[in-house]
Amino acid sequence: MATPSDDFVSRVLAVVDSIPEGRVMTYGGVAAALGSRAARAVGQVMAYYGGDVTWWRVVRASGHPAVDHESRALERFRAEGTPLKWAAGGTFRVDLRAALFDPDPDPEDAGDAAASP
DNA sequence: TGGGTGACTAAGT
DNA sequence: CACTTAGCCACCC
Repeated sequence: MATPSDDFVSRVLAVVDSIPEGRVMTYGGVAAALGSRAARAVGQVMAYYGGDVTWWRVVRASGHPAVDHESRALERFRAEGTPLKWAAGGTFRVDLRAALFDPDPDPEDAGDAAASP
């Protein structure tokens, strides 16, 4: 099979694969980890390789999973124990406040804003 | 070489 | 809180 531009694609897959269970990352966050803002390009990679990566651990900046994939993501989130926030009507979204994973957290700065609710 | 698209984001209504 | 508009980047034909 093809060896599509393994530069950008390979890095995206590596970051997604580095997300631990019960945690999620935003498309922009993955792109930022690569030094780019191509959140859309990340989505393209997921669309093509989503069958071999934990795509459900990658969500939008709002905490919603990829459109038309929420049902699949929900099963994974429930199985992985990812913290979710439920809204009336049955719609849900990932609690980024608790589930957002950062591959390179800054030890500096007393960021209690995300540690003391 | 150029143009169009998309599993997105941020800001405004 | 939900929907709409404009902007950006990488990939495909």
